[in-house]
Amino acid sequence: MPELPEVESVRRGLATWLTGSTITRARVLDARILGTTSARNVPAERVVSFERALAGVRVVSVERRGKYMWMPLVSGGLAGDGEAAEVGERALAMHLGMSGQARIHEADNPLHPHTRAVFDVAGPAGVAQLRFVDQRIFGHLGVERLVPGVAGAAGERRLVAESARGAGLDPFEDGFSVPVVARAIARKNVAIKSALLDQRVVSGVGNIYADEALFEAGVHPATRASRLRISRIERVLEAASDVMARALEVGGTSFDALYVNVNGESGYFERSLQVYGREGQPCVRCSTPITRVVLGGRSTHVCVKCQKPQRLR
DNA sequence: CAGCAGACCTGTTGGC
DNA sequence: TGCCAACAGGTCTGCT
Repeated sequence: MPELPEVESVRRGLATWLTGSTITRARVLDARILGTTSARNVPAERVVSFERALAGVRVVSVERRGKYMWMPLVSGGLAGDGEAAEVGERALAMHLGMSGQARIHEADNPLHPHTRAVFDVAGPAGVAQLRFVDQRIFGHLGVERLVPGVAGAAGERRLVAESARGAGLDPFEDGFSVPVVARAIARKNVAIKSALLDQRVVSGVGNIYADEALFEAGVHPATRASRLRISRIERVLEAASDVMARALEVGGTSFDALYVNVNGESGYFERSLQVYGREGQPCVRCSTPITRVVLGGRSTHVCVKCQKPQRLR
């Protein structure tokens, strides 16, 4: 569900509430949230060690690369810190998947039935509760080591949570280079849309913003990346960056209550979408009805007049 | 290694 | 009203 603008909206909210705060207690209500979509069997010891690892730690910051978030941790100064050697080497990792929400509540608020984990936090602003709510459980939580991520354009590597190790830089990061990424995409023998969705190449772009970027750049989603001119791919990347920046300004895209920020508020970018979810409606440029096709197993929205198969290399 | 299909979940919506 | 199929913003694994 959430793509870069939505995750960044959540990250900002979490940063406001959690930076410098101490997690006084962590509780896992559904162990599957600690697994992955393909490794659902989470042993009870993992739940115990997750909860134990977080009790009493302090949140240093809230970081993000693409759709991956993580919070570097330090020992919160509780007694008996025999694990001082690990201070600063671990983070609470959080991925929202398709339906994950991070919500800040007062502790006595009723729990939503899809709440999978609850964190009591205490900070300068008082006490509150961070709740991870996830209807479909495609999201993920974990205490992970911090490791060097992929190298940016200048070769520098930021420390990232282990699950984000393979994610490429996102378009909002320092060091993201449109020409470098465009050349990487040009080497791929897949539909340009599939390349945009490959988080190893550029992270943060999901199904909505891929369709929007390709419309804005006038490129048909099924065009093989390897056959497009580099300048065309660069234009697609710039469009992706632009559309995601505009979406972030209005809090992201919400179709329903499944995407909300930490305060439960929806974003307003849905009204600005030009093709996504507009099957059968007139193209904003030429009035041709928008068509929906399936590409790489994902719904894909295209104006066949504005997005002709491209002039090729 | 690259590319693709399928699996992982729960809920909503639309057609008959 | 009921039932069933299709669909949903993502990622991981295992197979060619």
